[in-house]
Amino acid sequence: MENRIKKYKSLKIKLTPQRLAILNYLEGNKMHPSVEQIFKYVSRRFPSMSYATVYNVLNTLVKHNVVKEISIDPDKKRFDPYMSTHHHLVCIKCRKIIDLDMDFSIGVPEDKLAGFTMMGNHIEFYGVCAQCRGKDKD
Amino acid sequence: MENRIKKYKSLKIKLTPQRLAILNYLEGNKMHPSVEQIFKYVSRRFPSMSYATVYNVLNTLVKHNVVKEISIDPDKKRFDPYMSTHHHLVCIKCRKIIDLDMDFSIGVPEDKLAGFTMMGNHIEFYGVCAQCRGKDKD
DNA sequence: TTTCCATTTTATAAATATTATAATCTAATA
DNA sequence: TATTAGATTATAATATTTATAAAATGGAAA
Repeated sequence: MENRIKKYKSLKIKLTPQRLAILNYLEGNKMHPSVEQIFKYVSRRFPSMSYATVYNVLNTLVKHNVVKEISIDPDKKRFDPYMSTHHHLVCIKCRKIIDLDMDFSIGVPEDKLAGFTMMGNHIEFYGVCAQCRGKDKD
Repeated sequence: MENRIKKYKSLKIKLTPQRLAILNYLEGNKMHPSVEQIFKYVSRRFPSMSYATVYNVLNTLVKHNVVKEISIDPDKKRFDPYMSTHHHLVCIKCRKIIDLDMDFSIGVPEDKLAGFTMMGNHIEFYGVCAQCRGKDKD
């Protein structure tokens, strides 16, 4: 069996061609693509692909902890196949999202938590990326 | 002139009744309300209020730094009138957003930034709120 | 005060994003 | 091979947001 398929055998879901194509597109993808981007790419190989399938597959993958849905873009959902703990640098000019591969353990004093059980954190750092900085020197 | 109005005089925008009603609803509001919630509340007093007006007013207020748009809810935009630096505790059960009034200065090593100019950060802490914890003891 | 006009509100349509439904198809297995 | 559970598809429906243009109005200026 192909490596590309074997890799996902541990998932307890049917490995349909559509799902494999989406998994393949997401594998190692650092673009935090939207549903539209995923649809446009994958439908080149699968002209019959519908948006519903992309939504279905993504929801399934989120449920099985293969990708994360991220809520940084206020206009649409974006997806991230990189499941290790990491954070994001968000450019306020071009809206690009860059992975920051670090793990911060941030202590919050009990009295600030008001009974909230802390399970993790995600930091959105905002600023200007190198490319945008280069463009508009003033 | 009423206090409620005088307070916003420094804003260089027309203080229409609709805008004052929205400002008034948002003042001190810790609910991080959605457009729908704002519309439903304010249209009780202003039955002629339209969604377009709520969107217009909110966009104006964001532009004038009176409220912040927050992208935590993946389904819709939410608005926060609390403009001081703070972070959020997000309940993964009920999706409630609780303010965390702290200021973390988080150092990121130069080599991880790749030319990104850091301007600030926002931390989303996720976990389970006191109420939800109380409900489903297992 | 009254007039005037830029701005705002409103109704409405349109665009975009997402979910729901049901028919069809596919693949595993009995 | 027949059965069937699950997946895909076309399509409709819903939800969110933006765009447009006409009507209304706040507030400066006469």
